[in-house]
Order: sequence, then C-alpha cells, then structure tokens
Amino acid sequence: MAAARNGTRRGPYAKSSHQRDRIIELALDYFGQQGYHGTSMREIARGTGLSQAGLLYHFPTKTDLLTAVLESRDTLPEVAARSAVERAQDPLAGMTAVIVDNASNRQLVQMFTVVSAEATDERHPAHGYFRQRSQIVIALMRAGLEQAVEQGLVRRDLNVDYAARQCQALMYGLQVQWLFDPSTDMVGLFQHLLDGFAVPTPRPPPDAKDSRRAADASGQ
Amino acid sequence: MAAARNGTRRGPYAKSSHQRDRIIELALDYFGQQGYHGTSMREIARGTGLSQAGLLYHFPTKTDLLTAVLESRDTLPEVAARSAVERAQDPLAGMTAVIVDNASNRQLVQMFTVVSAEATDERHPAHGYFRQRSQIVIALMRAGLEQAVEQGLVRRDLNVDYAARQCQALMYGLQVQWLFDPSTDMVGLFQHLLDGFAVPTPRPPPDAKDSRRAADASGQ
DNA sequence: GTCTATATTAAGATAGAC
DNA sequence: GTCTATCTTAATATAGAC
Repeated sequence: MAAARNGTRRGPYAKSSHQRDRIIELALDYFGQQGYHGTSMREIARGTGLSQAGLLYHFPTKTDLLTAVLESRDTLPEVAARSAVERAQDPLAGMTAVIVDNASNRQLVQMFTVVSAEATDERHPAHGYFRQRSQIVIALMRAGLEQAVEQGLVRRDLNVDYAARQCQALMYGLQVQWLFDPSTDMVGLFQHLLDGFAVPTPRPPPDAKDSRRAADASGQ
Repeated sequence: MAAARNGTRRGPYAKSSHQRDRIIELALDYFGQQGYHGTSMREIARGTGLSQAGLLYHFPTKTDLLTAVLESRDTLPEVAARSAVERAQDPLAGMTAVIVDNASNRQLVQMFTVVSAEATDERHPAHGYFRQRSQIVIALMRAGLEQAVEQGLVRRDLNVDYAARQCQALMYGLQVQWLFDPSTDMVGLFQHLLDGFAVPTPRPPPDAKDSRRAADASGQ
C-alpha cells in the first residue's frame, strides 16, 4: 500500500514529491474544516500557491485527492493502534495512547470525524473506506480487550463484543464533543469507561437494596 | 420560538403551509444523506416538484432552509428527552427511550449526525446551534443521572459530570456506528454503559490479584 | 404561490503552450 | 511541473410575468 504513486515520481522510485505532500497536508485541513463537499479544488490550489490546473496535475480528480489524504494518515493511527493495542504490556493503555495522540492533532481528528460523517451516504467516494475502517477499529479494540481479559485486567464476564463497540463509539463521540468544546477531557472520559471494565475493587456495596435496571427496550 | 414563520401564513395565524412542511421533510433527507454542503437548492426543488425560484419563495436562502429543518425537529427530541429524563419514574429509562426512538428514524439521526459534524467548522451556519445543543444534551443527561443517584439507582460515588459526557458521546458515536452498520444494537450498547453506573451487584470478585489501571496519560 | 428567464459566480475538468 | 485559457455544468440568488 502507498507504493506506486502514479505519475509523480522524480527519481526512478521516488515515492512522493515535495509538492504532493504539501498539497495533501493542506487538503487535510480544508476537508476537515469544510468537509469534502464543502471544499473546492480551486480553494486548495489557491492555498498551495498553484493554479487549479497545476493542482490537477498532481491529483487529476477531487476523489483522487481525498483518497491520497485518507491513505497518507491511515498508516499512522492504524499501525499505532495495532501495535499499541497488540504488543503493549497493558493492551488498554494502547487505546488511551491513541486518544492522547489525537488530543494533540485537531486537524487530523476533524478530518476523520467530518469526512466519515459525510461518508455515511452510500454514494460518497469514501463510504466503503469508512465502513471498513469502522469494522477494523472495532476488531482491534476487541482484540485488545480479549488480551486484557486473559491478563486479568478486566472482569472475566465482560462482553468483549459489546465493550469493543462501546470503545469505538465513545472514542468517536468524544472527538466530536471535543471539537465543539476543546476543554473536553477525552482521555479521562475514555479512561472512565475502561475503569468500568476493570475487576471490581473490593469496595463495600454502599446500598444494595434496589439494583434493578431499566428493564425496557433492551431488545431493539 | 417557532412563532412568526414569516411570509407564509395562509390564514391570519396559520403557522405553516402544507408546502413548507413538505419541503422541510425532503430537505431533511437531502441534508442527512449528502450533508448541507453537498446538497443544492435545485436538488431539493426538483424533489418537491418546484422550480428553484419556487423553492426560494418559501426559503429565501439555503441557510433559512437549514434553520427551518433544524427547528422543525428540535422540539421533538429535545422535549422528549427533557420530559423523559426529568419526569420518568426511572430517569435512566428516559435516555434509552430516546435511543429507541432514534433507532426507528434513520433520516433524522443521519441529518443530525452529518450536519453536526459539518458544523464543527466555526463558519458553518449551524455551528452555534450545535455547540449549544451539545451543552444542553449533556446538561439534561447530568440532571437525569443526579436524579438516578438520589433514587439509589446508580452508585453514590459516580462522577455525574463525567458520566453525562460519556452518555452524550456514546449516544453520538453509536449513531454513526449504526449508520454504517444497521445491525448495531444501539439500545443494548447504551444500556450496557448504564449498567456500569449501577450499584454493584453482590458478585464475588473472581480474581482480585491485580487491579491496577493503565496509569499513564490520564492527565491530558 | 409559482413560473420563466437571467445574472453572477464558481464548480470540476481538459487542451495545449511553455 | 506549472501555466493560461477554456469548456461545461451547476451553484445561489434576483426580476418580473402570470
């Protein structure tokens, strides 16, 4: 993947021109702030100091540019998450590490958040990409949680399928909350969820008279 | 609010024409599927059988139409949430009730999800609306949780500020997960979080040898 | 209340010079 | 590798007839 960047190699196997990378960086900002639909190629071209035709030399279509933006940053979080989740001593720390990372990169978070929401539409050029990505992230989370169960870090009766989906959803939702309110403590709030997965600390149950649950529509 | 729909009253105090409502309904679908930026007024006009100028009679600008779409549906979930959370016997059931509702209205969920993500940009016409809305939802959740604490439904030591933010974020994230994968059990996954808030059931701790937590970047 | 016609601006994309 | 110039289509919006 990310091999054969067509038509832009300088040397025999130069993978990416300087310009190409500059354009991708700027496009990431624009797509993040205004969305894919809300951003024009002219706008990006202007930002890079190129003419629109000059931009189109590097990325013949708008979709090509979006794909390049997605690919350029997909390696980082994906690999980071994979390695962190799978090989960290504490697999749960791998998840929080991803969030710590995100908290220092607003542009990236905003791009993935906004474009993935747009990509909810089946006709969006990145629809397939984000649907698949969602599955992958959930699977990575489940793997980390299973490992945590084995290591005795979380309750043995934890439903890892549910917990993994919760982690993915919470991570996403916290990012949006944080984008609207940068004072949001994404890391702490996520950690709070993980704490709920932990083996119960020997705390005396303060009042166990009525532990019923809202027993309604759980079946939807 | 929602009084004085300017220029479209038939009778002396008719609040909304039939056409107006039809347009709003269709715009909700379009904005949901393609986003605000990705949808044109011509498109919506075509969908209603009007010409573009005909549409502009009812909504002079695109922003006016977005505002109307937002207002038209804001009453429903807001009031529903407020009443459900505040006056239900079990305040937690009020939250799940909202999700049950959402699970049967994809168009609505998609519109709020996609447009709010777009509105992350400060220049987006609905930016202020969604930033405020986020705060309101969190506050409603906190109110419900506080009530639940009083009723002994959840742990006394629960951090309601954290929990409320978690609820809002999870609800949002689950909606996106569900939009990409309609088999997602939003209700069950949300309920699972609430279960974690409950007073601990008297379950014997299976293995309490090592209950340390990932003690890293919680301070970000 | 809805139309046709039009103004203006901008979109994505191509051709071909340099 | 980048430009100017241009094509084609479509965007928001207005004017004014019916």
